[in-house]
Amino acid sequence: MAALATIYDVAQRAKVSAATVSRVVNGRSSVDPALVARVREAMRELDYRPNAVARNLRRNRTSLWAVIISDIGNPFFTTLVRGVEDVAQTSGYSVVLCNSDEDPVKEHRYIDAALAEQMAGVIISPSGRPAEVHRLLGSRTPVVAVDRELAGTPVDAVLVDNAHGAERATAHLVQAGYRRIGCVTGPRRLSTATERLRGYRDALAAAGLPYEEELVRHADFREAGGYQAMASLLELACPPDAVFVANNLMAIGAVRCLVARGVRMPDELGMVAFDDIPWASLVRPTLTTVVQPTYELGRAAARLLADRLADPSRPPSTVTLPTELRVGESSARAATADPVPG
Amino acid sequence: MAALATIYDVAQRAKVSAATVSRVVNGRSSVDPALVARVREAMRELDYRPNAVARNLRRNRTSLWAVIISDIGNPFFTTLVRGVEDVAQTSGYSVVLCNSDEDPVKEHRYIDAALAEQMAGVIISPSGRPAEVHRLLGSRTPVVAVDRELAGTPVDAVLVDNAHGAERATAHLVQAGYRRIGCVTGPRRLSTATERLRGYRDALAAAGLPYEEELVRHADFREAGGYQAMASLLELACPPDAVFVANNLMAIGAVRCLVARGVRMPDELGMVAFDDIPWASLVRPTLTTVVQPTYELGRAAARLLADRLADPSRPPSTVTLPTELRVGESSARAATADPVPG
DNA sequence: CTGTTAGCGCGTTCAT
DNA sequence: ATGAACGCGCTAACAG
Repeated sequence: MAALATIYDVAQRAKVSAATVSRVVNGRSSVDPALVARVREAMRELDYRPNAVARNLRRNRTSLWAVIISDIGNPFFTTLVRGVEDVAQTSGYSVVLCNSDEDPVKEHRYIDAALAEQMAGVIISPSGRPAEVHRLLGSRTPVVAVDRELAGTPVDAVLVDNAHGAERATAHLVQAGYRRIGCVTGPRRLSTATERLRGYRDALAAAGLPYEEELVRHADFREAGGYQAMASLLELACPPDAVFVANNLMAIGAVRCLVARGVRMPDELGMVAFDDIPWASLVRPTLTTVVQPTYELGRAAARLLADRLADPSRPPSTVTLPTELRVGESSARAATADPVPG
Repeated sequence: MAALATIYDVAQRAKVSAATVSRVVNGRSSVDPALVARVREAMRELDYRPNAVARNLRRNRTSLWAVIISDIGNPFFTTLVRGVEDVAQTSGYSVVLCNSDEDPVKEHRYIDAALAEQMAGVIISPSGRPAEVHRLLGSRTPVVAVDRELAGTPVDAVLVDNAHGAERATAHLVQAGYRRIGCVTGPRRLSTATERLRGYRDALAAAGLPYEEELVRHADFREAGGYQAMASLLELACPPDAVFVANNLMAIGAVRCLVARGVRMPDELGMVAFDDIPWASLVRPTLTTVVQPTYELGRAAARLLADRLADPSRPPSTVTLPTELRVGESSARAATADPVPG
């Protein structure tokens, strides 16, 4: 295979100027149909492929979206990415995925790359410090935050009703007859962690139950953290009789911990998780979960980004999607002292 | 924030030439320490960030690796990507992830993008047609195939001992006392599907059991396919008493099918799967699986790519990593007519 | 060791 | 409707 053909090679072969080839390639203005045909023919013959790098340099922008997610091992994010991709395709953009792994250093590096490569836009689940997103905004790179809120930062965002979902989850445990309900939530810097904790608190308050610090754990939103937090709750002098776990991977860790210690669900301990994993239905007992519209979150984020690219002056907007409580076996206590039927 | 500073802005401020700034930025040759200091100072003051697009154009290459995987919903691939990333970082490359979704059209599009953006190299789990990889090779873009073989294509590759792993898996079922063993494998165009099927055949032959076409299904390596294939096997006049399922997602689908129909593992049906999912240990009964060194596969692929970039004339090499049989409960038949203890 | 010059491939004026 | 000329920001030659 010969070296890559340039626009000049095509122009020469079609006996037109490079400008005309450029116009044909980009479908610009009106070019004589006969010339169009000649140019297309020459392009085919030379297997011409426009050099995107040169084009990007000239245009000062690319047709690439960076999607920076915080945990590629979490099905929540991979499903979300699918939603982004599907919309991006139809809008003429390509998606490049970056896994920050909840590591601020990696996040910083990927934002460097997005800036240096002049990415057209960025969809990000922020690690928690708004400074990183400000770097993007400062360079006039459109940004959409997903999953997590960035307080005080004027940026498009797509979220779910975290507090409300958590409240319903906790209220459901109360209804099922549990009375000493613990909570395993995420890092304090993440809005998903604090909002879900807030919902948990609100539900307790509404039920007239006390909020006890010793029943709350801040873990890392990962499996190992969920395992440890659960273990630590079980070691309490007076352990909880149920837990609300604020994300999917930690719930898996918590379940693993219960299995390891022989604690039976839902009788000895009830559980509700926020978000699930694709194969949750195979785990016994099946988990009661707050279901998120994950794929739709991705689509909504992509639409927001496309809209902003089309009109950069648009004021930032936040889209909040609803969650849904899906009741499984993990919160169905057999013998309940509660007057309200489960 | 002002518009992005260019190398000339820095040069002007530091009272040197643009070439000197370039040398400082790239750590090239020896520059007078005093000038280096002035340049660095100016860069800081102007918040200078090199324009990667311009650099790429000049150098005719980028420092980006495209990793094109065939199913972002499969933990196998996401774990593999982690391995790639970790090596890429240390080699000074950034990874952009592309999800072809086992769709030749998407794969084609991503290869277009990799070519157009002049990516430094590509790591790909090929959809099965060598033509796509040839496009890359033809443009002198270094390529490493992972997971799947590309017969007749001279390309670096990282694989596992598929046939051997499948053979051991099947032999294990025979040992456990199963006598009518079915197989759910993947699409015929993928080497992983055919190699694992071969291992299954070999094991049957070694055990003196007949190979029966009606016990073999070619599905799509996804959950739905596994479900359907399992359902179809169960509908046989004389259904199998065990199955070897050739990938993780299809195994999940198969298990789901068994649950739906009330078929009990391992007594009514034994199962061994090739590859697992991170949460397999929570599924009851636990699955017997052929474990792959997934993360290592990614690391090996990245090292191969880095090596080739360092020395493009190196002949293509294939790295084959070993698998390991991890025995779970799904293949432990209670009452066996077999003389060999399980 | 440093500066000057040229051009990577393309899109975009401005003429015609 | 078409083409000539310029420059996006950077780095590789070459001079000095």
